[in-house]
Amino acid sequence: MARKTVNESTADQQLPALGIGPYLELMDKTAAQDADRKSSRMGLLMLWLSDNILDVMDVELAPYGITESKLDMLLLLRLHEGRELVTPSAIADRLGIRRASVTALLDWLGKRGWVSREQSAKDRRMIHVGITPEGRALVDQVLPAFWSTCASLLDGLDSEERKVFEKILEKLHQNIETRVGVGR
Amino acid sequence: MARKTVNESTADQQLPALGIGPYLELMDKTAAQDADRKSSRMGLLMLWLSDNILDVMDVELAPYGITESKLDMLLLLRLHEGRELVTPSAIADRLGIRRASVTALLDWLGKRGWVSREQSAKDRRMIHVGITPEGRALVDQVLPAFWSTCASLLDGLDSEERKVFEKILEKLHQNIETRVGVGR
DNA sequence: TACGATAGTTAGATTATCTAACCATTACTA
DNA sequence: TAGTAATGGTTAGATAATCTAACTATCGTA
Repeated sequence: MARKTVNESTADQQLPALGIGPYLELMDKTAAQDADRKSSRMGLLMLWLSDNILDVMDVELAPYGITESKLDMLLLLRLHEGRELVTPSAIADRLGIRRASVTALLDWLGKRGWVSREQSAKDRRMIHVGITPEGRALVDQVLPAFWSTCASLLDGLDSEERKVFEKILEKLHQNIETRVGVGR
Repeated sequence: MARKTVNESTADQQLPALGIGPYLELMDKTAAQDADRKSSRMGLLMLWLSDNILDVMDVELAPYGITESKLDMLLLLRLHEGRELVTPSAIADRLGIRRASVTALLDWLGKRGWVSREQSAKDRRMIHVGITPEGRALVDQVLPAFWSTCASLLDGLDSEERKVFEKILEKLHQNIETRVGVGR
């Protein structure tokens, strides 16, 4: 179920068709208590979905020449422009990556003219990071596709299902966010 | 929203607290049609969840010294042991990665004595890959934790919600699996 | 004023993939 | 059936995205 880049597939596979099926089967054979099976099954399904959703996103973003973490950075800057002053440290903290990684990311985005760095006058150790007009233009070009991809994940759900799903998502959101030691 | 390894966080951040909130806000400001907002919002939530679910999984697997793709490989072998003969090509196809990557993965797992390679008698180009008793033992040790982590993702949902959620998952599953050009 | 903390960068390592080229073997075809 | 093409697996080398540790400059403070 690992994430993968999209390869052209040639061989006619000898193994059973793809998908999550086999794993579900394996689960049926190995799950401990019978009571847990259903939820294990659903969890597995979620895991599988997660992999695939991120793959979908990668595919959608590829034409724009950026990856998810780069978009994250741009969104973050776009979000804060004209409000808070954004420093690399704050970005690192916010995105849950190391300062060194932020430097690398900013270098990459900067080389393309999408972000700017300016030394702070007050504290000359600090850098204020901003998004350039070109960067903003890129974001504004990417976002519609991004949102519609997000939305398209829900195709086929009727309005009742959507309503419940939304409530569920909020709960899961809680669930994950309060989980200790994960995400930071 | 990029995936990240788990870093110890020190700094008291200047930027608003983490989470998906800011992105939702950004979405509200930039989503095209108003009608799409709700679904964009949910899609975004799903994307965020996906990142985090995979992070959770990474954290759970870390103590066993394996990663998701390595577990995938072992599960695959475990699943087929005593049934189909499994070749590296088939694995590559099944997991959606390149043959070269399978070689690397098998080398890694083989060095630890968890998988075996044996040349086919029929077609001497082929290799039959198997899981060793040690490999099986590892899998059987990891799986309970794996399943319970899967299950724990659903904590807090009541039985009604679970029922609907299951139906929804199936639909999403369909949705993704029939999507062209993704996953393979 | 000197020492420790903080901000950002650099250098180098790691991991997980990929592509392209290669060798051995097998299948096909003229 | 000899010669060519395809297949299965490996190797070599590249790339991307992270990480840690060490470094430089600056700042706050005892």
